[in-house]
Amino acid sequence: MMKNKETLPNISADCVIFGYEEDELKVLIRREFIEYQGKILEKYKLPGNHVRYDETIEETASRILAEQTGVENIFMKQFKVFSDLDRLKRCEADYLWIKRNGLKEERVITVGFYALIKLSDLKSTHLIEVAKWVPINHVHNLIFDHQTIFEEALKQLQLDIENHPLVFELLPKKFTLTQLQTLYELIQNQRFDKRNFRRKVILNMPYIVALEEKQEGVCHKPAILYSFDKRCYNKIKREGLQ
Amino acid sequence: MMKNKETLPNISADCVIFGYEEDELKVLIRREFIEYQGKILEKYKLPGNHVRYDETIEETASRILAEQTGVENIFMKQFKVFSDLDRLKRCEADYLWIKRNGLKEERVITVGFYALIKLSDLKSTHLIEVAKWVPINHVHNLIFDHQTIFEEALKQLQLDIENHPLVFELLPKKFTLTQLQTLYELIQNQRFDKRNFRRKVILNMPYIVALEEKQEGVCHKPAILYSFDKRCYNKIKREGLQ
DNA sequence: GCAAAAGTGTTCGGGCTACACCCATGA
DNA sequence: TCATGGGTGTAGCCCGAACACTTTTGC
Repeated sequence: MMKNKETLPNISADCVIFGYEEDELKVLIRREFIEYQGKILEKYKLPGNHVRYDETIEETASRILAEQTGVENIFMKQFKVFSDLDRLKRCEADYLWIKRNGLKEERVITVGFYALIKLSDLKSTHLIEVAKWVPINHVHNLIFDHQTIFEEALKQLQLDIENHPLVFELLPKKFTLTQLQTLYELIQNQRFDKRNFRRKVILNMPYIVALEEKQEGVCHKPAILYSFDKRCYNKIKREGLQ
Repeated sequence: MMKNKETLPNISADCVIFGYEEDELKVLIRREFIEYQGKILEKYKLPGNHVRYDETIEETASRILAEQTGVENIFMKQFKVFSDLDRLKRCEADYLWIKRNGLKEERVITVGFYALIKLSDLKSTHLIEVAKWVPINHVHNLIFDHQTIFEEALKQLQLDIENHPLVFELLPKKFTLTQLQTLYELIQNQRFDKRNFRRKVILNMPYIVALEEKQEGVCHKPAILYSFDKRCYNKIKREGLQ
């Protein structure tokens, strides 16, 4: 949160980082201890930072993502600018806290990004202690306007998922069709018929290719593993199906 | 373009204003004369301005729209932030010109908005002399990164039009189904079958209501006029069709 | 052998596409 | 009366929705 001569005074980026794990869609939030009226409040915020003079806003977001997760080249997309005059002052405790922590400018306009990460790739050693993956239904009362930013990010993800191959940014490299279906169901918040879902995958998504490999160590019929063929996807996107 | 103490130093808004007129989709651009190497160049830019300390970025955009068109409450949407380090320096002539005209900060990050206006409502007296409505196919070589901003705006409009009743922001209050179809065709850059188009309107868009009124003064069978019932649209959006 | 999830076909109805002619008006 | 765009119906196909049982594994 600290600013210095190297950052633009009025602009920041905030990241809503989504991950998929244990059949849940989760978001990364950071704990902060806020002193207010003699008490210590535990609050959570989205990872964010100010924009440096020598970087684009996308580079700011990449930097935040790398700092938080230890992973580079994470998928991300800017989705909205938040510029309410009172966005840092909605709650007095939050405002006093940030002011004590080096806020020099009253006006900070922030660019919201959402990012998608394969939690399977994440080495837990990289996870910073104060950061926490929380199921999307359990994200409440974030600091400043971060609750709004989070909700808008989720809305945008729900829209974008329809037309872009975003699920593969969240799934491990090898996944089962049930994992794929569950992820769609979580994001779109609705259930699908298993047989219809699989038919659609086979007919319309030939870029989801079956591997010669199966699940191991499960106490039921092991599922075939699939992977996403990006080259094939791009070809179909350019030339259409058939 | 001038900045002063009342504006944030590094943030601006730029507006891509679309209008529909004479069966063409047009954009408002402003002429600027740029002196470079002893010559006067005629260049065009998108209307834009810096953000004031006492306004949100949306209010900045509204202010730009009102200044340019004389109309308030125009539909608009922010669609992307442009923050390339060299966005003002892509062309030397542009950069020297803006520097002479009071650029104090090298870094200006801009928020792109697109706006939709009913040209039928526009009193021509309000149109500023240097502003010009140009068919989208004739927009070329805008100043700075404005060509990119324009192209991204058009892409976003093409996406948004599928799920939102945006065409009615461009059409006059009373319109014919042919006008409606032509506008869709222009924006999506494809042709539709007249009978199928009309059937779809009648079945799926009951919020497009026929008036008791017809075209006048045309030398062919006069078309029935329709209008958009926003109340009905909202109801259907909430409760679904039927 | 039992619990648990994987995997697999068919039927039906609604929606999309393709397509050609008559009508009302102004000049 | 002619030129111009307005307005209308049908048939075939494809796609999405609904629905239940057998298979394979670990324990």
